[in-house]
This record gives sequence, C-alpha cells and structure tokens, in this order.
Amino acid sequence: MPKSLPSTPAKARRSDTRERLEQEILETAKRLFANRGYGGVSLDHIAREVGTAKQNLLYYFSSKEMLYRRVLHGVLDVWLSYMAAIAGNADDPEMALRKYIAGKLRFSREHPYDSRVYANEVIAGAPLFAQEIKDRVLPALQADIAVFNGWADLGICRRIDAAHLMVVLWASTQAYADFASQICLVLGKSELEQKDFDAAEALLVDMVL
Amino acid sequence: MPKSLPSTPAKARRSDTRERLEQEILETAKRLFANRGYGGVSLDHIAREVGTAKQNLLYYFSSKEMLYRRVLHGVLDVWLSYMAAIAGNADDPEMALRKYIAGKLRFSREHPYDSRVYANEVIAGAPLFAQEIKDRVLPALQADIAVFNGWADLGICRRIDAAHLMVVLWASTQAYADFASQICLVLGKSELEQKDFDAAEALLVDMVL
DNA sequence: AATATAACTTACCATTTGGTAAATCTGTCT
DNA sequence: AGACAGATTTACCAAATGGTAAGTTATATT
Repeated sequence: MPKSLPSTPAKARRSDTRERLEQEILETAKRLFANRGYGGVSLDHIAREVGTAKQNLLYYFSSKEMLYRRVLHGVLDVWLSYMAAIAGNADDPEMALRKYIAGKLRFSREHPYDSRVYANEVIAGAPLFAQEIKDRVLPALQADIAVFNGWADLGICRRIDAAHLMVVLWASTQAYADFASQICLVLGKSELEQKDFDAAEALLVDMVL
Repeated sequence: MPKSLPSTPAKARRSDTRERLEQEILETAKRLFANRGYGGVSLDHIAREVGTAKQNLLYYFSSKEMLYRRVLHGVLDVWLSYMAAIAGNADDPEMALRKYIAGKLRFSREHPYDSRVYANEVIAGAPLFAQEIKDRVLPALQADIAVFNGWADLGICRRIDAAHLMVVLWASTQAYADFASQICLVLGKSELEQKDFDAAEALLVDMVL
C-alpha cells in the first residue's frame, strides 16, 4: 500500500471518494424509489441502506426532493441513451426498427430500476418531470416520428400512425422491466432470462414489420 | 320529504348509507393511491378528501393496509371483468382479438385509476397482490393462451408466442391509462380523447392481425 | 319514552418524517 | 506542529404518521 506515493493529487482523490459515495446514494435511492415510489421511501431508509446517517444524505443533497430530482435526471440520461437508434438508421426502416426494439429491451434488461422510476413518475402524472420530458424526450420522439413519416412519404413502408406506434413500442418494451413480476407469474418463473427478452424481441419485430 | 313513509326498511336504509360511504372511501382511496402510490397517501389525506375524520376510516377499515387490500381487490374485479373477451369468442380469432383489444382499451379509458393502482402494485413487485394474481388472473390468461395455441394447431392463425403476445397487448393497452400523461405530451394535448383510443385500437388490431 | 346499537368525533400516543444547528472528526496544506 | 476546509455524526425539532381508547350523537327496536 504505497500511501506515500499517491499517483493522483490528494484533492482529486478526496473528491473522487465523494463522487463515489454520491453515486452510491443515487443508486440506492433509485432502487428504493423504483420499488416503493417517492412517498414510500424515507431518507432514513436510504441512509441505512447506504450505511451512513440520514443527515449525511442531506449534506450531499439539500432535500429529499432534490435527491429525487437528481435520480430522475440520471434516469432520463440512461433512457435517452438507449433511444437514439431510429434516427441513426434513417435509411433502413427494418434495421432501424430492429435496433430500436432491441435497444429498448436491452434498457429494460440492464436498467430495470431506471425504467421503474420513470414509470412511477409518469403514472403519477410526471409532476416533477414534465418539463424535462418536454425538453429532452419529446424532440427525440418527434424526430423518430418524422423518420417514420418520411419512410411513408417515400413509399418504403406503409403509412401508419407513428406516434401511436412509438407508444406501443415504448409500452411493450418497458413492460419487461416495469411489470416483470407479473410476466414472471405468467411465464411461471422467478425471474426473466435472456431468452425471454429474445422471444419478446422476435415477437415485436415480427408484429411491427 | 316523506320521512314518515320509508319505502325501505329502516335497517336497510342505514346499511345503505353505510355502504355508500364505504364505497366513497374506496373510490377516493383508489384515486389517491393511483396517483401517489401506497406510501404517498396518508389516512388523513383520504379522510379529508372524503370529508370525514381519519378515525372514521379506521371504523370502516381496520387499518391502512386493509383499506388498500380492499381497493386492490376491487381493482382486480374490474380488471377481470374486461378480460373475458378471448375465451368467449374462441371460434373467430380476428373477432376475438378485436374485442379483446377494444375491451382492454375501454378499461383504460373508463377506469384509469384502477389501471394505475394495478400498475403501481405490479411495479412494486406485487407484494400484497401476488397470490390474488396467481389465483384469479393467471387462469384467465392461460385460458386465453390456450385458445391461441388451439388456433395455431388448427392452422387458423400463425403460431406465435401467445404468452408474450398477451404481455404486449396488455402493456400497450394499459399504457393508455398508466402513461396517459406522457402520451398527452407526445400528442400535444392536455388529455386523451376518444379518437386517440380509436387510433390506438386501429393500430393494434392492424399490427396483430 | 327508554334502551341498545351503529356511526362518528375528540383526545391522545408512540413513532417516524424531513429538516436545522452544532459539534466532531479527518485528511490536507503551510 | 497547527490551521483549515471537507466530511460525518450527534442532538434536536415541529409536523405528520398509523393507530387506540373513550366519549358523543344519531338511529332503530321494544
């Protein structure tokens, strides 16, 4: 343990550990908010889970609502990062849709807590989220819708109601995170496996094309 | 006001008003639970909304959890009542699917609070609901799945993964209640209208068939 | 009218809630 | 070493929480 040979400046190391704890708080809060909703989680609960004192959370985040906002913001970052597929493949409808469906299902598989926090917030009417959705989600969605309509204009694909198609795709893929507990019951297993996601992808691609 | 001429026995009248208040409590609780989740609603909150004292709620329902259970039970009743379409039209796949999609969308339109309470509970992992889902929802779903597989056996329709199809249909239709706030943002309107539901129905039927 | 019972309210209570203020500790820099 | 800022804990607090116990009012039965 070469404590006398810090490769990075001390200041940086300290702010690193700070960032790591901050990140851990955010992750834990996300998981709890996902499972029990904003009102169902107390700061004390989060703190205990992280292994620190409630008041230390308030040192990192000025209030419960601010913590929640930060969680939401991070969730949206992840959400959007999985959504760029369609506009990025504007020349090949089939490939674009495949990638889009696969991407969103991957999001559900890899980030179930993010998905559920998002879902909880939207179900609640997006009281804190509406503006950010308008600013960040809507443009992306509308770009995708425009791509669809462009395809229809060119006769490459049938003219469909792109907005509703996006809703259906979004809801269907997200269900594999948000409603996993019920899907498990239906499929008679305790948790979803990769092949369930593959089956969902196959079915959706099949339906859409 | 013919108070001296009670058309119904006094006892019945009293238990009627009791039932009416009980129903009002359940409706109000449902709406609040739908919008803010179990942990986000207090008994006081519900009582104030109903116009009575918190302690009167506890006279009608022995605890917050019991009240919530009663709400859940009622939600499931409604949910199931809209789900009987497929098995009831086992001879005509197209008609059955049409009716099923239309029915589930009607549920989303007519009972958004029920839908959201259900969604919240499932997102939370169905801690109180799992057994009831197993007992009441699963048989209905499996009957529907069996009908699908029967069709495929007869060559009436393509062989598809019926379980996942049910998930997709369920998620897509329910989204129009649960995620209404976001769909409104996408469609650029303040609330969903009948024609939005019609468009969704057309798209879904089109995709499935 | 008297009584019993159902419906509702008032008064509490222990615990938990989000949050503030101050004290303490820890590592860093001079 | 001592000063100093950053990080964490301890001690509180007022309000809200779910719930109990006892009281009060309305309604029905005799």
